Amino acid sequence: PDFTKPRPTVGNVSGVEVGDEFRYRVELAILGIHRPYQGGIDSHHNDGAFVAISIVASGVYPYELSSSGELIYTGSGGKPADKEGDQKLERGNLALYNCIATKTPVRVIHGFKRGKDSPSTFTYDGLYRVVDFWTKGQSGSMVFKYRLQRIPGQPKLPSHIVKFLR
Amino acid sequence: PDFTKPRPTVGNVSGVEVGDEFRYRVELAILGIHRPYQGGIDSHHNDGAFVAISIVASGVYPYELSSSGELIYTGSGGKPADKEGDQKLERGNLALYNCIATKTPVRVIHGFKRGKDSPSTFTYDGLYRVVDFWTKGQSGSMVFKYRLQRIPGQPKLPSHIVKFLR
DNA sequence: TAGACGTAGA
DNA sequence: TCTACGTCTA
Repeated sequence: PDFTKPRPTVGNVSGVEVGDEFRYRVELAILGIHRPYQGGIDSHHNDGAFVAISIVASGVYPYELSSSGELIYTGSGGKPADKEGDQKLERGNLALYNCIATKTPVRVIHGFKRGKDSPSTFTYDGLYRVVDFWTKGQSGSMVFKYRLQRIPGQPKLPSHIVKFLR
Repeated sequence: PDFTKPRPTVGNVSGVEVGDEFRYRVELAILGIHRPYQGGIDSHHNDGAFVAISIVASGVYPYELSSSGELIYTGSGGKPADKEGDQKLERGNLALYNCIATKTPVRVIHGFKRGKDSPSTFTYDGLYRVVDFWTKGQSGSMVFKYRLQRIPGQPKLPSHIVKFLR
């Protein structure tokens, strides 16, 4: 296999199962689970459409995950904490938006710490569908919000992981 | 050996020889050759003195290397190209300065590209002594300059590497 | 060429 | 808490 440059993949990555845990972002990149080294949204042109294929939620931006499998994810850019301007519907944000109309499944990875001084790890949470999109905040600090719904029929995440999700 | 957290080492690192080449900065960090993932100056408190133990010269900041083994290295911070303020004599800059009085040997690593589209690699150049220090530029864009002299008796760097140094 | 939910050490 | 001569893809 070519580990030097993984192909952008829609859907599950061969050999990677729900609950698989990794220590570094670069591992996700090497395996093609999520290629950006820092970015939260991986995207590519798939069949003529520019879509997102995976996202990482590690708490840098606020997000919400409910036990029903609903995930509210915040768009990229604009640095909400710093209020450095509005987010723009481009790059990853646009790609994730385009997943709604194209019904493209998105891999979701959670980054979290098991304990206060533990290092971050990244856990594969499975495939989600982007079902809704809206903006939040006033002009000058506007961010995008995406509602994702976990696709049914996948293994559940271990409860000890859900417990630690921020 | 403990690969998880290399001890700060003054002088040569066991098993690493002049001319050894590496692909990624993280390799230098793992082996304890140069621990910072991005920073150009590695420092630590050695025997009561805060000193530098290694530097990376990869061309982000200007530097000069002469065939006589003299290296002019630019301090860190202030982002000279952007002129974002004066460099400060703190952190790595201070540590490198303290090497003059303490005569602490400093490991030098060169980062360069073999070809235009080749990836950067990092080559261990051996031990240098910091022999001089001055400032350059007007207030508001002032940077530090360090003159280092290669310690005699070490293997020469391959000429094909010297050729590519920027 | 610029952006990005990284990493580790001071 | 902040910095840092990284590293990749779009």
